[in-house]
Amino acid sequence: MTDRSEPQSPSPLLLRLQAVEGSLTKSEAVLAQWLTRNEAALGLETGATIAAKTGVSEITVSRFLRRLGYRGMAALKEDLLERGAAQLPGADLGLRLLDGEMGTLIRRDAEAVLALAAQVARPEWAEAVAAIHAADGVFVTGFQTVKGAAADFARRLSILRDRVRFVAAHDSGLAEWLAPDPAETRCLILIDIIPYAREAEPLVRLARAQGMAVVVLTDELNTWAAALTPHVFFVSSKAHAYVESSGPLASLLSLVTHSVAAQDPARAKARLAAWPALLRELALF
Amino acid sequence: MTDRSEPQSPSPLLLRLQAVEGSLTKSEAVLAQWLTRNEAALGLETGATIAAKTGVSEITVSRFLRRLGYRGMAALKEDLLERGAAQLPGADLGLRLLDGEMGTLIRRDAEAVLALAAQVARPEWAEAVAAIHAADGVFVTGFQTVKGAAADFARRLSILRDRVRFVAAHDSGLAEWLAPDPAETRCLILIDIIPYAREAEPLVRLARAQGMAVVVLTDELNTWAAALTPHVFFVSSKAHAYVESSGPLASLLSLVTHSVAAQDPARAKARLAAWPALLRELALF
DNA sequence: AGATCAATGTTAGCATTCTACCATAATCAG
DNA sequence: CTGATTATGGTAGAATGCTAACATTGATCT
Repeated sequence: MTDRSEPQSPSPLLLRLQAVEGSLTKSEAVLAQWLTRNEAALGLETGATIAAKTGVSEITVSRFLRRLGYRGMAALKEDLLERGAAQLPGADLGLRLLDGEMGTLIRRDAEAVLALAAQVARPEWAEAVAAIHAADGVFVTGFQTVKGAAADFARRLSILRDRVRFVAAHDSGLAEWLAPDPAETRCLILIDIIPYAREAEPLVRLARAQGMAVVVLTDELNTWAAALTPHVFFVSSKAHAYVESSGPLASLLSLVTHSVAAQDPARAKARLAAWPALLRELALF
Repeated sequence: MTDRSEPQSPSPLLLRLQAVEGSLTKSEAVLAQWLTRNEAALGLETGATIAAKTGVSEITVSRFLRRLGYRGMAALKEDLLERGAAQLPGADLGLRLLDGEMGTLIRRDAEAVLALAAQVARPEWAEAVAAIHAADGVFVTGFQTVKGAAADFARRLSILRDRVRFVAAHDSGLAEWLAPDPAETRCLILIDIIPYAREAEPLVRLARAQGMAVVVLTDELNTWAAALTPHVFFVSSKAHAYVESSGPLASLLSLVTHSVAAQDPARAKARLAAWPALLRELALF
């Protein structure tokens, strides 16, 4: 009763996935999991879109479907439809879950992310991105609870362009600041949210005194930065959790990364392609 | 109250059908009725199949969809899907701003954050939080582009409870693993997203072999973790930016922090109050 | 009836999906 | 390490979906 001679099939997707569960290749495992988790929303997917979302190639999707006994996406959808429900909409999944305290926190983070659109739309955004792009050297710094996020940001940015350094206050990186090459343009990206670090403001003053462009990524409550540089961007932070979420900030950082990369897409893509090779050389940690 | 002035479309299919109900031609009436009665099963239909089933020509279907405000079947299906999915609460905020490439990235991040609700609602979530809360010692590790986020997470968690350590693979922290005190319960929180680190899986195996509870925070495409521990939580990661955003992941981490803190609110608040003092002692960097 | 115009269909072309064929990369045995 | 085997991807072409431009039908009005 499996699917030997008959092209069509009495068994639903999940059963078929279980049947081959033991003998999956890497790509197939990715596909199997993705299909399992997104079964309800398969209606409007196509081989190509699944390939894009899972990171495998289109033909691998096609092959896997065949292995499951479907002659293609159409056959799969047909099977899903025939077996009762066939509901296109992801259904109730969303709103009911957003109740309660956790739901509130989640919604606040999501809203804060959406609010980033207003920051990106500001004219200063383009200026800041251009300044980062144009700088010969970029310094990134962050404090306390966002120090790690700043380090990650520096790491990502350095994938896409060279001469990006994460600096800590007592770090050797500072030496380079104090003896700047006047022929070089440099840029400081400072990330600081509440509770603010005392070092932040003097650091920005110093950088400005040396003629550096300074981009500050901070939260709404920051009042000192705007006086020192026009390139200040805000995330809203009123979560009222035990500790402030840094999710929206991380999203903002990712937008900066993306915008800078988009200034020179060709270079970004080339560097990105070379990155995995680079990684293997490192300790991976 | 939702969609008065906007020309493009916040409303689902049925609303649109009602809007044009009064002025339908013969073919359009047929189509409208068929669409109404088969709305649930539209997923696998195509312009041609609808045409065949209703007896009108393909182009008439196409035209009617246009009249309804959809640019084609794809747009219709997309609309149907989104209706079921969580509505973005603050979408009104930046509706106009959410256009373009950056707008797409922002929306994807926001959606990914909202989708976290499904993870938090899983029964495993409560188990994982309880395990973290109950453990005598908590180890946190993360790799590559989320190493910093993992470090921040460890830092935040250690504000709220003691004996939290961020460990790197080649770190001295590992020594403590290899000579465990059998009287202590320990817990590993591992954060890993694409591109996955090779160390991750062996690390989890090792921890499990030692009887540790293991919580894995990863993305949808991770296939190895679920086989090793029940406490695997996913963020969706299909941004297609130059580099994946880690914003939703950071939000997830913050939710973990919050949930763990909520296990013992009194202690969390007490430690939080003592924290600024503690900070002043540190180098702040 | 004949003119006029809206509604619908036909044809053709472009875009997209899916798959056949071959090339490359990863894996494993010895 | 080498070579065999398997998994995966790339390219190109057939099939299908969608729509623009033109043709036809059918309804309405005088």
